[in-house]
Amino acid sequence: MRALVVEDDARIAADLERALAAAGFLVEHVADGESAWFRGGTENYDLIVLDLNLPRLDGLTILKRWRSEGCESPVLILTARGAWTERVEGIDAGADDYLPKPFRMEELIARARALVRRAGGRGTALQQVGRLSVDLNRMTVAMDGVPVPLTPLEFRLVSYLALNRDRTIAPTELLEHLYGDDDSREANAIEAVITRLRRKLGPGVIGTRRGFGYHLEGAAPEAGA
Amino acid sequence: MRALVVEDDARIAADLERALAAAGFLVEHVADGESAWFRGGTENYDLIVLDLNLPRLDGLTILKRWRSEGCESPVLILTARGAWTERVEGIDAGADDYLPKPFRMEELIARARALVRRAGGRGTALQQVGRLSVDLNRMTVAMDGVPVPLTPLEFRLVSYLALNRDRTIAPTELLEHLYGDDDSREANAIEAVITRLRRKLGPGVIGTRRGFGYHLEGAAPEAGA
DNA sequence: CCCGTGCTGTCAGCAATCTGTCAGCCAGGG
DNA sequence: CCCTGGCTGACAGATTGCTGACAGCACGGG
Repeated sequence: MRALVVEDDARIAADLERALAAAGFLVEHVADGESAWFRGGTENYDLIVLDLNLPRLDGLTILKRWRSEGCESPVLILTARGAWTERVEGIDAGADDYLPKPFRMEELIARARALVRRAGGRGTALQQVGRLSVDLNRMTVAMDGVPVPLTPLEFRLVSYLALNRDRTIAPTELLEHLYGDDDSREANAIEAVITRLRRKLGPGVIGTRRGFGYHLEGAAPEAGA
Repeated sequence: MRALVVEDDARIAADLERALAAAGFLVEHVADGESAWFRGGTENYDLIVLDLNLPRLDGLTILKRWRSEGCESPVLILTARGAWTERVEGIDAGADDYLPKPFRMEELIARARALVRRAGGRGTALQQVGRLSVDLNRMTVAMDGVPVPLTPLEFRLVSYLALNRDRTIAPTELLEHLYGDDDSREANAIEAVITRLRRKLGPGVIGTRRGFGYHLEGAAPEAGA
């Protein structure tokens, strides 16, 4: 899961980064409105945390621009306490949730996770796909109820597949969502992780559509499998 | 265990702090309603002791706001003797227990402990996890019934793990619950305590999920063991 | 008031694990 | 039958966690 944090207060930003990272997100951070607009419009995020008070360019404006540009990432806005109107405007502008400042990190994480799941059209933290189950809160994976130990990277990969079970995911997309802008990696890195995952999960779990990408077996797109 | 004391009477506050600290809590203290609201809404506490008579902002109001913001920490309110209505209102507002003033410290401690345990979904003061048992009242720990002497910090760490046995706890979370806002410590401090604990408890008690965190062996999340 | 003791954080070196790359192999499609 | 894309085992650098040693600090005794 790739997340963008748009926040100018360095301390809050650091806290956000730490908490989201601990929750399994790959976090990127920008501090001013212009970079935010650019990044959000250019890259694909699974979640954007947006502070409304920003230097250079107002948060609401950015959000509207993103939406008009076709950016569909779920956006969680941070509003000033009691700024009622801001919330309404935020929702109008296309925010998916809001959280008044100050807030508890725990709560932000909970909402962030909920947003990501909802964006995938799925509500629960426990994702079931065929014999495979992925617990996004505990960050555990099991086959037929038997726990399978995964490394952080492997876990991020399966959970991404689980949350997007109805599509076939191109390797380039995985690259992007697992590593962010750090494009210093070959596409082959994904293949390596897939191999290791298959070894741990057994056959018949992760399918390949030659030329397109990967998907979880037992979900929709068996079409050309 | 991290506790917040909201109390304006300096003398009572000092007593509370001392007693709770002696009972193994990491105590933070605020004296007026506004700071209380802020702290409680921002930080994660395992227990909040809330006096209802407060300057600047009434205790009940604060409690209601916390609850509406999604704060789920157990709250123990201190009411004036015989203030019947206050108790009812308190429970309505989301308090978990109340104690009429004046009270004996022993009783407060007992109730505080009970609240913390209940919040973890566990009723008993004696936590059993595998060969390990943690007595939250006596603040003692035993392996196979044999007492193991622990330092205060070590005890706080194991009891936190015991009360959250069904999850894997990230080092950052431990940092937060063992030291509060005092973030002047390196993540390595946790590793040091873990090492010392393992030396005392023996192997096979505290497990590591590399990249995720720590957990007690013999509990649920073996997935990454 | 000084000293000793125990507690705890930091540091530095070590060990284990993770992960990206490479090179060769395999399989499917045309 | 060849070619391309994908798979895989081996290797090496990078990360992460572990541990022993040391030092600062608080506390209690004399």
